[in-house]
Amino acid sequence: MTSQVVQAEETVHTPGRKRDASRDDALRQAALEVLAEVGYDRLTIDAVAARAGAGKATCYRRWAGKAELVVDAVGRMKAAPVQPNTGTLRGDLVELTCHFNDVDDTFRTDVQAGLVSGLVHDAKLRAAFAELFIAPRKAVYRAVFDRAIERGEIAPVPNYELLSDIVPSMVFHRLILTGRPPDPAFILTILDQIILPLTKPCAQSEAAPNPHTGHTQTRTTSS
Amino acid sequence: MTSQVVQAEETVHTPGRKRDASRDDALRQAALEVLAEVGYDRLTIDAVAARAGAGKATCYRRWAGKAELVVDAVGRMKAAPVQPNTGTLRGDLVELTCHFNDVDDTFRTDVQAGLVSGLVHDAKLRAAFAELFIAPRKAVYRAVFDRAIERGEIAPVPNYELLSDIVPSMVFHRLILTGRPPDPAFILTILDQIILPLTKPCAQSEAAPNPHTGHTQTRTTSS
DNA sequence: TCGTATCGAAACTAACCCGTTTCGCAAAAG
DNA sequence: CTTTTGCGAAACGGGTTAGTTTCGATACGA
Repeated sequence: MTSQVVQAEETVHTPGRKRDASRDDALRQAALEVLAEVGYDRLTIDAVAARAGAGKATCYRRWAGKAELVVDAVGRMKAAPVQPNTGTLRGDLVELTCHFNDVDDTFRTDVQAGLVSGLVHDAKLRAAFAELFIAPRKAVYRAVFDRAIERGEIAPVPNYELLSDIVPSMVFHRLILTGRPPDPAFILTILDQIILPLTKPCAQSEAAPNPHTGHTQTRTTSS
Repeated sequence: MTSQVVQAEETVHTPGRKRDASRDDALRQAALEVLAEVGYDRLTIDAVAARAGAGKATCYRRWAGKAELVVDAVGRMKAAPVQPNTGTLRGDLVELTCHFNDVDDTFRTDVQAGLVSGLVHDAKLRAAFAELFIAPRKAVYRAVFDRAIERGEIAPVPNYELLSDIVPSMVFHRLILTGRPPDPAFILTILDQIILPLTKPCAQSEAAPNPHTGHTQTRTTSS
């Protein structure tokens, strides 16, 4: 799993000019920009190389093709880590949710939207996306909920995974279907009318018998 | 707004062979099938015409291009109307939600997924999609909630629009990001752990003052 | 019967993109 | 200096697509 780009392991004699590391970054950055502007399907290597002021050969010397380049570029586009600690669950959630939904980072939003056209077809891209955007989010959400539980602010939440998927899902849905980017008002509405009410003990699922499948719903199979 | 395809208004003398109306349907159906299989971006007029057993000229005589054909085809793909009346809110919601999320209509699901790659770029397509998939859903959800309120089963729900967007958003999110199609277990989990708990009076939003924007959240600006 | 418009099929132009290759130059190592 | 590799730029061959046009056959009206 730690396998990186194939690099000559042995430090054999390496004659010739060294690779310019700045070209890697320029190409990755250009890839992200083109991705944000035209989307994955319409992204071309020519466009990326041209924007980076590089030749296509330079690009193909580093990545096998479009998919590898984009996955690498997106994979390194790490967001600034967050560990909100406002003292209240709501405060933490507001900070967290606005952060993870890129309310003030339109570039990340555009990259995300641009990736969509590729996600449907490319399982590799889907995996990279999930690992980059979904996994870290889930971990931080869990920490925030756990802290609120420790404080005694809320009762234990068995389905924090489900809860932490609500906002991203609805923001994503709105972005794709209406073109409207994430905005704080929308996010706060979801937090105050959905997420926070669900943390109150009286709203906890009463594990009602399921007349459709015949068994009781207990665990969630969220993404 | 009622303007249809440009058709000779005057019933002038029309010599020559009449257009075969069956070709329209064949092309629209073929377009939907190709759309479901390869997605909007990779859909080509050649493929559609070939599948319909028609010539490209026949297609271009009817629609100006890919966008017009797909919008028309999708726009006519009406789902069977539903008016669930099981006597309980949960029963109605289960029927409704499974129906609108195409749990047993994989073709509609595939069309929906295929459209995604085009939605990001094409506002026209986005509008058609919203009108076809979102608007009818919203209306039926409203009716179901209203009926439950009349029965006295739940207290008035001010935010049924928001509630009716939760399941589709999460199903959509999961479909795009993990490739997993809608399944009843996932939908029932959302219903029982999110939607239904939120209809209980104690879970209603207490209209908390909003420290972020400074005003109170009252209305939702959902899609 | 004659003119016209449709049909499916195929050819065609023009554009685009991918991945490779070539070219002239720059840099690093021997 | 020579060799080897990286660099930007450009060109190339092969493939795909859009949209148009042509062709022979067919259907409809006058």
